[in-house]
Amino acid sequence: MVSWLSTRLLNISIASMCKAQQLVKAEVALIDGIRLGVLPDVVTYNTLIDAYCRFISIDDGYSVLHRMREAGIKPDVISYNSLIAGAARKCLLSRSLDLFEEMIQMGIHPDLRSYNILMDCLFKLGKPDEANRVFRDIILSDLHPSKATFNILIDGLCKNGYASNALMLFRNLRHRGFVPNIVTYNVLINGLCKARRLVAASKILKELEISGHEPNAITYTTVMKCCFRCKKLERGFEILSEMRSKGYTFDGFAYCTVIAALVKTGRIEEADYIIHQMQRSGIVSDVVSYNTLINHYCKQGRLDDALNLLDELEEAGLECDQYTHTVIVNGLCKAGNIDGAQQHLNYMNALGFNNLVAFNCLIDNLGKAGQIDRAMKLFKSMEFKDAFTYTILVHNLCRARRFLCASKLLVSCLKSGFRTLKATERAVLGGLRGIGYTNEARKLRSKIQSARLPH
DNA sequence: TATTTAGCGG
Repeated sequence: MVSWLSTRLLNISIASMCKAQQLVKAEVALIDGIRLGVLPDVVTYNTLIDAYCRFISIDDGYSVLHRMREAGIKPDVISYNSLIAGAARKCLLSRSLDLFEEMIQMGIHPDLRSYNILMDCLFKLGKPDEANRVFRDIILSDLHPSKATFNILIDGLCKNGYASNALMLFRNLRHRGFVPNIVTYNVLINGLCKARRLVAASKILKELEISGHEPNAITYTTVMKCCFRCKKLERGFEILSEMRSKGYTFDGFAYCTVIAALVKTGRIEEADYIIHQMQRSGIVSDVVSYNTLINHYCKQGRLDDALNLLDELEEAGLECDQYTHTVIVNGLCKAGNIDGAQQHLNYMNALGFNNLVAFNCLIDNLGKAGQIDRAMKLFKSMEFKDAFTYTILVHNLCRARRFLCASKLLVSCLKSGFRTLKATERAVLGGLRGIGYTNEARKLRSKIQSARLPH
């Protein structure tokens, strides 16, 4: 009894150290405990596994699994769930799937949470069919799906392009007595907003309000972002002040959403004002907030300020991601340093960041700087292209009055299955006619029309 | 003791 009680006390103190990210202290407590005859149990080790996965790495979490086996304690479903969820959080999705397999091979039965995480991983990997199969298995087994199960399902459907199915599922579940929580509402509102189903989204928002739940900061940020995306700036700012008047504290998410919208629409002074507020509240602490600010400076051609922030980011122990590098490439272009931008693009590629936006940006700026042949060369070197890549290059070829080349590229864009803009087509057709190539213009027109027909 | 939601680039 006494020893059980002491182990329980040991676990409580280790849990609080882990929560405070004091893992060295937690390890010392573990050793002290053992020295005093207080033996750690499965809970002690599971707490450590979770903390290592959250704050250090999956490998460190996994080594705790070995340590517990050596100590004669068998890992259980919670040990594995912590590892699987930890890997998923760090976007190591195939590692999660491997760990799930390993758990089964060890003879440990997955529980509802294991299936929930597995389903989430499969959705995140863009495998909705497999995720749906996991859901079916949950239903067919004697596990009762929880709110989290349905939330993951609705979120996964939305993120895989099935927002309408998610909405149908939600309606269906409501009829069967399912009581959604705030996460359900937020997930669905976000999915519908992203699918541009604004009417449906506001209907769900209304339902949320009459359901007795209070919209939270996440709901507000989601709806605000949606307004900005749909160019309803003023409505977005109204939501912002409503959020403030209701006393919600602004976090990095809300600040970055607002700043990005202001920067995008060229409202520099307002952006500066909000940035000042954000910096004063001391929440510029992650890569995304740095990227938002670096972008703000790059857009204005204030490259020195941007590079200073880049130093600050690294001094804070953070690592640049593909967005940081893309913003820098864009900034170098905007400052007229095309060669520097090309060098930075090569550098980011060498680091393994193959960002299409950065390529598109450089192609556009090469074209605008009159270096259309370099732009073509860069285009040909690209492994992946999107509709923007083609559109940008076609417009720049028109600018250089190389209409025949632009026409050929427009056709290959259509052949690749990308949609083209009316303005792009007009630029090429008008250009061809302008230089007397009316026959070519006619041929291009009919190719565009046949590409529009359903196959 | 463990699972789900929101933010940045052309």
